[in-house]
Amino acid sequence: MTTDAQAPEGYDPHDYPPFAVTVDLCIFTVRDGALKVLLIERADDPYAGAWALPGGFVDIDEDIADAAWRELAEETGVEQFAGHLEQLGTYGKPGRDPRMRVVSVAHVAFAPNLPEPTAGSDARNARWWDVSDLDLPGLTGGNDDGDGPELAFDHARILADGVDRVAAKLEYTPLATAFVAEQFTLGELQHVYEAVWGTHLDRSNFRRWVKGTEGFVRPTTGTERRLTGGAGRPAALYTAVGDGPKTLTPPLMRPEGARTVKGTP
Amino acid sequence: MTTDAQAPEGYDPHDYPPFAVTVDLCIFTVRDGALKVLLIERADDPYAGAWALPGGFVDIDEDIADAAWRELAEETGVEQFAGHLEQLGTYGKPGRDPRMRVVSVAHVAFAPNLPEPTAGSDARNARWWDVSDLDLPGLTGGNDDGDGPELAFDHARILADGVDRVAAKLEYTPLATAFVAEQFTLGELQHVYEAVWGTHLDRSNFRRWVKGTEGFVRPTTGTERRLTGGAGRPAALYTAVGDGPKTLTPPLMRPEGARTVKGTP
DNA sequence: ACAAAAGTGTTATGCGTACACCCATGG
DNA sequence: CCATGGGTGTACGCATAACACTTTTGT
Repeated sequence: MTTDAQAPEGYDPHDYPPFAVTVDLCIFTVRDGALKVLLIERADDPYAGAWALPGGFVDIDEDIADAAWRELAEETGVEQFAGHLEQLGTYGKPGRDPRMRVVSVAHVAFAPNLPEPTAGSDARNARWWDVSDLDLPGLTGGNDDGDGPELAFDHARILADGVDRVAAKLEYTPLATAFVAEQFTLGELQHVYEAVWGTHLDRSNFRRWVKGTEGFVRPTTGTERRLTGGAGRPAALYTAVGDGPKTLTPPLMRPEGARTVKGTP
Repeated sequence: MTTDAQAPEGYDPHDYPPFAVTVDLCIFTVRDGALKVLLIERADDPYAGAWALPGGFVDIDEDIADAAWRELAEETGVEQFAGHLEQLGTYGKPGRDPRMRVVSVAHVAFAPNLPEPTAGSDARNARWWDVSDLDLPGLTGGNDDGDGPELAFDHARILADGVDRVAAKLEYTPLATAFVAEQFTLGELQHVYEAVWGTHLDRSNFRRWVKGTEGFVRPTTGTERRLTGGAGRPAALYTAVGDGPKTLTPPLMRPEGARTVKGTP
């Protein structure tokens, strides 16, 4: 076989190997000072009882990105999603699904603090998992001690890559703002970095970097309103610059000991 | 539809939308001080006469990565490929191929200086194109003046993403060594950076960075043997550290004016 | 002798790091 | 009045950028 460039004229599409194409989603959020991911408990075989990334089939006339957005809305129950969604990579080893040949286009989503899973449309169980409670291959900062839940298919591999992607993206993009509300304090933004990287950052230097980086945040007139009591001076509120640049210069280098990146594609 | 997790037990695979899955390759090399990409002239409709990325169908029982390596060997005529191959992203808009629903998993390959295209296995025309002679969307440093060749399908979009990927990877990985021979001079290595980024680097500072970065290059005893005459002191030869790290610390920041990265996934 | 490219050294600027200190609020 | 978190300032050290200089070869 050569290339699609060379397909003969009078062909039948089914002469070519038929694949099923799915989208799988790593939906991340930051809550309670930790990076969380939304997983779904499988009801049926294969991998019944195991936890899996939410996802589903792509329709034959549907764009892949549209399918990912559709699944995201279905799983989170939110129609106006305020976060960020991007493609992660494609996983298509033969045998990864024992039933048929499936190629999965994985995505990562950065979600602001969402309510408890708004359980998916059907009866499955769904919940946020602390990423550090999962057994992910080749990731420092996780606990490979083997008492995490079983993950279905190759979803441990996908999720490890997804965590890597999120950690890397915070360095040189303004996407940390996708994890917080429309109005946020610089302390909240710093907590995002610390939760995702599993490190501590110097408050003063973080503030200087954020405020000195063009196209990242813009101050608002408002100030923090604290619902539950708690001491401390109320913080000023900021907003993400809407049409900001896609990359930040300079990037914020994460300190040694942060969650490892094996090789960021 | 929900997720593959929920597929019923007694199903027929053909009940699910059948996609054709292909791999497309951006095979880059550095020659004559410029970044080049291997393109193939299409013989048949659609896009007959247009230039396209090499690629082909994935077999139903074949790993996607294996298919990419297979196509790479076929197109370059090299069986022992010394460079680097990685997945770029997946492009699957309905209608991108007018004949059927095709999902293409694009890859980028970093190739050392290869002979003239060793023309593909069949009668098609194939050649290296200077990247700056192509009309790629959203890329600074190219010449969007519209006198480049017509590119088939969405290959201009894919190629733009591929150029971005290559430029970004040089910053924080040792993969620049994939563009040169097994033994190389630091001057040759610097030429790779300058060709890909379209900038000039300070020789002294580049040398200090390369030699001071752990796990990048290792000196050999040999010294440069110049085939064709040419003045100048013969350079010492270096080798890539085989089991070096996947990421370099610190990265080499490219100067302002280098080929733009819109958002490196 | 000259050109060309490799190799070495020097200096100043700027930025990241670390840390100290003040402000505002709740209990 | 004390604890807590927000906000600001500053001194130090090192990495980088810019540039000058020496060495080794071919013509």
